[in-house]
Amino acid sequence: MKAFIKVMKALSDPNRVKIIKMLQHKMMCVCEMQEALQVAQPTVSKHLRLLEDAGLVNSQKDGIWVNYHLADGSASPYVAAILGNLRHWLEDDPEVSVLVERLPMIRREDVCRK
Amino acid sequence: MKAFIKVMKALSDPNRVKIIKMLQHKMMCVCEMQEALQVAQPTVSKHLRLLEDAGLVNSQKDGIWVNYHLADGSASPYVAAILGNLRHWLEDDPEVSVLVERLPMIRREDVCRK
DNA sequence: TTTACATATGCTTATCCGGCAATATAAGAG
DNA sequence: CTCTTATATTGCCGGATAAGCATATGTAAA
Repeated sequence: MKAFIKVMKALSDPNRVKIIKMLQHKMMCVCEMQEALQVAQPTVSKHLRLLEDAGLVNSQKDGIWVNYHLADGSASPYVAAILGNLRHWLEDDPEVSVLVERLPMIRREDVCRK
Repeated sequence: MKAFIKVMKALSDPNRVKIIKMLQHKMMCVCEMQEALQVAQPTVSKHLRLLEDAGLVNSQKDGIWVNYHLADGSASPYVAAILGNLRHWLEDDPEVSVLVERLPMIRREDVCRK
């Protein structure tokens, strides 16, 4: 029950859902998401911690950066099913569409290291 | 997006999830759920309102009572998918098991109209 | 109409959550 | 080592949310 609630809570926030939708297209570091979502860096980190605790995303350190990507869902049946559904859900949501269209323009070399 | 978030929020509370799991077995009125969950009546009503707003349950007035039952999910793809998954999810959760086992003992004629 | 009961609504209080600023940690560059 | 940058953590604030309680609404029976 606790694990299920955790997943539901993690997906109860628009910005966290947007993170999932973005990660469907490419793995991203924190500062890229910060640029995409237009929120402060600690806010992004906090959201990512929740998503990771719920088992929805994984992180991998690469030098200075931390790359976040979608979890494979092997740890939890809830995660596997929901992530599967989210592949096609919200594809035509206006906010998500705009976000995804902008994704190619957000390149790590331009956004970070200012 | 808003509709999706609503469903996730509705399922972010253990008692609300328990209500869904109970309604998989039979339709119930508020006082039956109150007895099953051991919480105050207004609390149950409020939870049900949230679930109904999210499209997860429907209500049908029958004299004094209001019968709640699971929605068919035709209104929302999220609801249909999640309710489908919840049919087999949490089946072996301890809290849910105890609750479901007690369900046959909770009869409207005994619980209400005291 | 009164009474009793099932349910809904309002209100108050307490807790939780999302946001930002400041700080801490970690890793590369010089 | 020092400086810079990316990320994490902490603390705080305002708004949302939940439980508890009282009360209102609606319906049936006396």
